Amino acid sequence: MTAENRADHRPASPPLTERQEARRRRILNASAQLAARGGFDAVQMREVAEAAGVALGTLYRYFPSKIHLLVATMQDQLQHMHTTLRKRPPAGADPAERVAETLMRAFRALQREPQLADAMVRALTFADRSVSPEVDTVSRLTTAIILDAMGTEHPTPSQLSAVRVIEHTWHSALITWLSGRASIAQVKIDIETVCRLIDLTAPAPAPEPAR
Amino acid sequence: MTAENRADHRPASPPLTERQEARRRRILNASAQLAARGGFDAVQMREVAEAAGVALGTLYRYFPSKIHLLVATMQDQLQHMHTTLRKRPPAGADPAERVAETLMRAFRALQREPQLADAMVRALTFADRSVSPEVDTVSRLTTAIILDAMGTEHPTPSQLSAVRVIEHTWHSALITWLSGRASIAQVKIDIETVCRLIDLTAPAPAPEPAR
DNA sequence: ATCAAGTCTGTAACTTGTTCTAGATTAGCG
DNA sequence: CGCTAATCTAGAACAAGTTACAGACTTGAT
Repeated sequence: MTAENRADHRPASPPLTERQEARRRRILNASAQLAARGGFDAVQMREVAEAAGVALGTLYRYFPSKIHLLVATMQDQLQHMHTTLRKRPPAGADPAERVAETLMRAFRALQREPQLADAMVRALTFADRSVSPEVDTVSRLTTAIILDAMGTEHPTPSQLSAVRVIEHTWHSALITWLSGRASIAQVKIDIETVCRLIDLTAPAPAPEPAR
Repeated sequence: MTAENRADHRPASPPLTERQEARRRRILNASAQLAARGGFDAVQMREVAEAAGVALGTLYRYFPSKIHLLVATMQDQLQHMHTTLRKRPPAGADPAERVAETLMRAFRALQREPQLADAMVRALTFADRSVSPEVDTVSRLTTAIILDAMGTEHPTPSQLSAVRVIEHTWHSALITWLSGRASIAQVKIDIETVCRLIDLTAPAPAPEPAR
């Protein structure tokens, strides 16, 4: 929320007219809708273009690849989620609990549209260097959500590392669940497990006799 | 190393003749070689087939998709690594150190062939349900490597969860490094951070007054 | 209102993963 | 050896992501 608005999610290079904004939105909606139906494979560029009412070439002008499109779709969804989560902040007593609660809430949201989750997460981890900026934006959004839940304004490097590890676990656990190799219960356990790292890296303010 | 040899890496359905074994090996070598050159994209099925001296249809009979092929390639490489690692076990005093050391050793090995690593890891995380058994085998191999480093014979559920989280972090950190979004130093820090979970889940044998 | 530059459309072509087919080869067996 | 089923080969064909291009439409500036 500070000055890092530069790469927020619109490169801002050309300001985009109203019609263009509308096209972009139609594309993202079409993408999300197709993804929600049949997952990654169902998001076919020709179909997205048709559903959004734009030509294939235009679709590619807005999103230079299917991966870019799906990562942008994820950005979009994450933004929704972030505002939704802010409305009812987690109630846990300590940061670890609150983060686990937040992530599980997000997880439940994803469970409602598993195919969409599949498409987005697969795209995210499959993205190569050419999508780095966009993936980074998603990562920053996720970090913001986690830090929000922690209630930490100025995280230490060690806390940031813990947050990164939590994100790693979050993505990877999601994938194992989506591909049917882990149960929901297992994901829950893993998230709770990794969240313990937060206590471990807390900057020992005053109470809590650790070791 | 016990009785779970059943799904080791050969489905054992038809025992495979010598020539077939040789074909399979040629294919895996070709795959690894092409991957080492140009990463995921350079592993093109027609090229693999040609390099291995088999027809395209045959390649598909052995590995039903590019993802299957690359995941099998990873199995293969992991097996090498496992035996290599066993020759010189990690020297650290406590389990967390040893695991971190082992993973960093593996990481350095991957750094020597970053393109190969890219191809294998991308395939692994992109794999869908149809590849679950193979991905699971890779996962079991990784677990075995980590448990070896821990020196833990009979892990508790809580320890297994920690190991899963470590694997999640390992894969995901690898991806962020491969796509240029994290430095080697950051990967190191994240691995060391997540390895602290091992101490946290140790079954408190006698010393260590926690809380 | 007019012109130039930039966008958008429709469509075809190209690439690479995947499938299919017809005809050779090979393996196992009597 | 000679037969049969399975396997392998070569090559065409198909699918979906991506690129290319000619012509129509918008936009912004004069």
